[in-house]
Amino acid sequence: MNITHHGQVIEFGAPLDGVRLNKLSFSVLGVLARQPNSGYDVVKALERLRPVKISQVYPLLAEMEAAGILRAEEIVQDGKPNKKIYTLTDLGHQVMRAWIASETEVPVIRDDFVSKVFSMWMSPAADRAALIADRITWLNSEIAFFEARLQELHVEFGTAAEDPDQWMFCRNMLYRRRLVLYREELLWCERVRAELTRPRRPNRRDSG
Amino acid sequence: MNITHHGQVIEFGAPLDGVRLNKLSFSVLGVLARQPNSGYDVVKALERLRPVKISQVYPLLAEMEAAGILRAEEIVQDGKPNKKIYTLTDLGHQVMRAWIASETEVPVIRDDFVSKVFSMWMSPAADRAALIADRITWLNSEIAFFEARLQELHVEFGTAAEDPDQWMFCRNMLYRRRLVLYREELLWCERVRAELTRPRRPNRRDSG
DNA sequence: GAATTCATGTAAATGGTTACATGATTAG
DNA sequence: CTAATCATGTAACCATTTACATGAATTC
Repeated sequence: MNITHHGQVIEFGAPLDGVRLNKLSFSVLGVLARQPNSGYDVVKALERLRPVKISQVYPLLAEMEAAGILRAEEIVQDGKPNKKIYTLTDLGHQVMRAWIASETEVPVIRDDFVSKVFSMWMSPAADRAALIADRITWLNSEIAFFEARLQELHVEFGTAAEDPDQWMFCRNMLYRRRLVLYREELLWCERVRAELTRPRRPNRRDSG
Repeated sequence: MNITHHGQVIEFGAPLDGVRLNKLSFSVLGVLARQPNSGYDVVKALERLRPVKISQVYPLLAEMEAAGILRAEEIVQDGKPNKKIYTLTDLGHQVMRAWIASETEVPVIRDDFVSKVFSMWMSPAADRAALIADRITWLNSEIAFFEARLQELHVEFGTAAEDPDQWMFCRNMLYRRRLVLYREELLWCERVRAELTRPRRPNRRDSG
């Protein structure tokens, strides 16, 4: 009768019992809501949004199909393995809308870089500089990637990317979000770099 | 002879065999490098940087002590349970410096809010607005929190927070990082909100 | 009186990655 | 000739959370 989701219970009129939907489920359903797809292609679509290993997705899809959230259709191919195309059912759409309306948990961000910055005072100055320099390189490559994707989006979809009722709008907003956040972190990195190299009274670690 | 860390191997001269240090280990060591502490207090110190449950930390500390990375001292207390204070050994310091100098993995950010924005085109306009409004509220509270912490840091440590050889500098930089990123996301939210409410040609979903 | 704090730990369950198995096609 | 792509899946392992156990002192 309901779907439990991390303690909170999402209620439905439809008959489905004790299906446990984890956070990943909703990302997978979010991809399939845009366009019916195979498990393999769902993982590719999630590459930048929510990286996941294919081995985790297959059992999830099977469970959601059994629960009536997804419908599967087997496509026979030659030269390639057959594939299963999954589509959201009406219940699947209900589940998604209920999830979006539910309380959003605070994000938990585990960034190795941030953990290293936390402890970089212990390292020699050269290692600190390298840590920041590598991040700057990575940020620049990410910015270039998402700038290109944003361009493609506008070329491919035009004004549809400005309509909140279409998924292109969401992609548009999330690309922009990445870009503004990455650019801001880049500025922060430059500032840290400046503070690291600012002349100070010499001490034990500043030998080079 | 070495420590394996997610495939890559960090080499040492010291004799320690096959100790598996996961990413969490380095966050824990990072806290203990600043000041010797109990497991309980380490978890509190990591609350905002890298949230972790205490039950995961106790076995980790025991392993690292057995490996010679940490040294433990039992403190007898009355009225309260006894506690163990852990301190980094020389090897522990070596391990940390080697980790900071090693390749940094790209961050994996799993943010429920971002996943919801990805699929909000499926939801009614009111739910979309609420999603963004709640994020704005949360961001404002985070900004207030870190502004206060940054103030405290400067009052408590003064110019030490500008010296890259001291841990206060790292805390200073990471507070600033949070603030600039949160403020930028706030601006992004305001922009999304504007785009969501911008008048458009009416269609099936725009009934209220 | 109930919940929270202090403080350590174990056991069970869930989330996520790595390794294995299969097999044709294509790109380097 | 090796690796990657397409495509699905299972089994084993590691990472993380939740639940349980203990118990005094303090706060609501």
